[in-house]
Formats: sequence, C-alpha cells, structure tokens
Amino acid sequence: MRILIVEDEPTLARQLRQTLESAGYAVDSAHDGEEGQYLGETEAYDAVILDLGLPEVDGLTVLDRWRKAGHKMPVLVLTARDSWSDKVAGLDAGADDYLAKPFQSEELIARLRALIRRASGNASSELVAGGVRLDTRSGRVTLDGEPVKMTAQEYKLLSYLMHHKGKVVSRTELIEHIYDQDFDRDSNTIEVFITRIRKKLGADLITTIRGLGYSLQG
Amino acid sequence: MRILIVEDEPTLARQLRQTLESAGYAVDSAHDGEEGQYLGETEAYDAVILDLGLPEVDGLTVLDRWRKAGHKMPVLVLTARDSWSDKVAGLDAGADDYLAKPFQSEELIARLRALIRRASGNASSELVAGGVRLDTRSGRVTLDGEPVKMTAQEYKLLSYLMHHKGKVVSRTELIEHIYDQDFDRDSNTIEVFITRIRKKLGADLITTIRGLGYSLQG
DNA sequence: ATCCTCGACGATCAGAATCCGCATTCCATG
DNA sequence: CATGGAATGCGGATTCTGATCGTCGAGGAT
Repeated sequence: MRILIVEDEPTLARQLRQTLESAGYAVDSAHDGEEGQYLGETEAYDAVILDLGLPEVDGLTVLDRWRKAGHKMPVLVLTARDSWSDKVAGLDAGADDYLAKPFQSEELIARLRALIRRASGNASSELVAGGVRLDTRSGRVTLDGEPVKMTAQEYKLLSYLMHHKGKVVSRTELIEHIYDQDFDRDSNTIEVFITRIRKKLGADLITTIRGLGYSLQG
Repeated sequence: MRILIVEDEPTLARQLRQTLESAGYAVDSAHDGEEGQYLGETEAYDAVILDLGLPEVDGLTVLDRWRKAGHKMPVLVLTARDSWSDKVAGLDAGADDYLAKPFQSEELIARLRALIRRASGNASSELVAGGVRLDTRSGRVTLDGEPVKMTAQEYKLLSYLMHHKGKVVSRTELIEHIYDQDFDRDSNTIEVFITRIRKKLGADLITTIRGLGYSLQG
C-alpha cells in the first residue's frame, strides 16, 4: 500500500514517514499544498495523510480540489488539538477521518488501516482467500491454519492482491501501489515475488491473466 | 481499438503510449500538429488524445480542421490545469471530453472507455449479443453465464464487432482498428481469429457477408 | 428454367516465429 | 545472513504465415 504524506513541518514529516515505512507502507511526501495537490492528482495512493495547516495552498483547499476533480482516495486529516471548526470543515470537504495532533503512532496506523480496509470494501481486518488468511492488524499470514513466514515485500504484494480480490490487477498497478515514486518500471520483480508467494502459499492462489495481470479468486 | 496520440512532449507521449498499450489499445502517435492532422485524416481511429499546446499547428486548429472536414471520431483534449478558456474553446471546436494535466492514468483510461462507448451508442459498459456478454471494464467474456477464456487478440476482435453490432464490418476495417500503422495488410489473420472466436462462442454469433465482411446480429 | 463449371473468396489446419511469464541464479545491501 | 532486486535461459501460450480445402454464386450451355 502506498501513502502520501502532506506535511510541512519537517520533524513531524520525517517521523510520520518512519512510522509508516516500518509498518510496511510505501511512502511519498509533499512539503507544501501545491506539491501535495500535484502528487495526489498524478500518482496512485491508497490513502493520504493531510495536514490542514500548510503554507502556499491550504490543506482544505487541496482536499476540496481533489474531490472536485473526482479523486476518491481516503484522506486522513491532521488537525490541531480541539480545533473543532477545522474538523467540521475537513469532513465537509470530504475527509474520511481526522486525528488531532499530537497523536500516538499506533493510533495513526490503526486508523489508516481501517481507512484502507473500508475503501476496499472489506468488513473485517482479516482477509481470506482459499486456505489463506491475512490479518492486517498483526501482519500475519496463515495457510490452512499454519502460520507462514512472509518477507516484507511478499507481504505487501499479497496484501494488495487480497484487498482487491476478484479484480484483475495489472503489473503496472502493483508497482504503483507497492513502491514509491522512483522505481524502475521495467523490471521483473513483480514476477519474482509472485513466484515466491506461490511457492509459499500454493500455485493456485494467484491466477495469471496473460497480457493483463494477476487475479485472486473471490 | 486504435488510438491516436497527438503530443509533442516526448516523456508524456511515451508514458501515454505505455498506459494505453497495456490497456490493450493499438496506438499511433504524432509529435506535432501537422503530423497529427494528417494521421487523423488518413487513418481510422476510435479515439484521439489531443494536446492543445503544440508546435507548428495549434491543437485547436487541428481539431477544427478535422471537424470541418467531417471527421467525427471522439477527441479527448488535454489542457493545462485550470485553463478555463482552453477548455471552453476546445469544447466549442468539437472536443468530446477534456482532461486537465496532470492526471492519473486510471482516469484517462476510464474516460477513454466512456468516450468509445458513447461513440458506439452503448449505455452500459457491458455489451450483449445473443448469449454472449462482454464487460469492457474487467475484460471478461461469458457465454450463457459461463466465463470463456479469450486471448488478447480474440478479445480485441470480438470487442470491436460488439461495439458495432448490426453493422457490416469489412476485413480492412478490422485490421485498421485492431493493429497499428505498420501491419501487413494482406494476411488472413482476421479469418483465423474469426474461426477461433466461432469455435469458442458458437458459429452463429458472427455472420459472414461474402465479399463485404462480417456482422454481429443486433 | 435447370444444371454445370469455374473462379473467387472464405475456412481451416499445421507448423514457424514470437512473445510473455516463470524459475533460477547471482549480486548488492544492510 | 536474510532480503530485495537484476540478469538470464527455458518453456509454453499465442500469434502469424502459408498451404490446402470447402463453398458460394455468376454465367454459360442445355
């Protein structure tokens, strides 16, 4: 999953990035509203963390423009503590959740997870396909009840597929959602990791649709 | 389906081509207005993506000339962000849709699909003929409810026929819309694929009109 | 009018060429 | 040492080509 952070304050931005990366997300960050708006329009994110107090273009404006342009990705808004009006305005402008600063990283991660889950239309934090279960809270994967050890990258790939069960996911889409901005687009890593996942979880789990991409059975 | 890209900026042009090709379109590209105009007049496209800011001949001029010459293919105009006047002028000159740069590839594909669908007079993204259903979004085909596996080329051919249900489609037309510029025009591939499609979906679906081409029942 | 013949066009098949995905190995990094 | 990413060769699926076969229909002969 790939996240965009729009936050001008360098310390907080760095801290956020670290938290998210160690939770297994691919992270891009923007330091002002303009850059944030641009990235949000251009790149494919599974969620955005948006600070409302920004230089150049205000956070609310950015959010509003995204929504008007038809971008539907979940947005988690960061507000100053007890800034009730900000919160209301944010929800009005189309925020999906909000969090008052300061906050604990666990809470951020939890909310983010919930956001992404809701966006993909899943009710529980446990995703199931065939004999495979993936718990997004603990990051554990089991096959027929037996725990399976996954590496970070394998997990990300599998998780994205399971979030989009039934849909045909192109290689490009996978690359866009698993890696951040600068990544060599013609490389066969995706194939390699698909192979590795199949080796661990069985060959039937992931179906290849030749020329289009991969798909997980509903 | 075959698309013409008229875009002078090499990076964007390449990126567009890649996106479209991986979505299964045949792509030609022109790097300035003159070339674009020529191709648009000469070749048969199912849609055109036209950047307004072009060297040599301006995009609007090109569009205007096409329309005056009676070319009716759907045109998706790319405008600079918030360039309201461009948008208005574009729509005046006969653009069918517009998209502000920058944009996400997914959105481009979605709009293109909508454009082509509208042009062929279909309301939904699902095309039906006899017991055969084709969903242009997911790229799946079913016969009497049963999913049928189609190869990329078979799918393209079928899709074109279904978009032009009832009309008699000549072999030349099929070649022009399924392959891009450089393709050997005297080859019997079309016949081969027609045979294969009939084998998968039943012989009655596609009628041969001797000397003219093929046709799908309304 | 009916039948026959011939030519043109379309259908089908088999094999060649090509493309695409897969596995494996290797190297870099931390 | 474990992991992630790059390079390579293999193998099967897909596409294309060329050859052959079948069929339709025009037009002439009866």
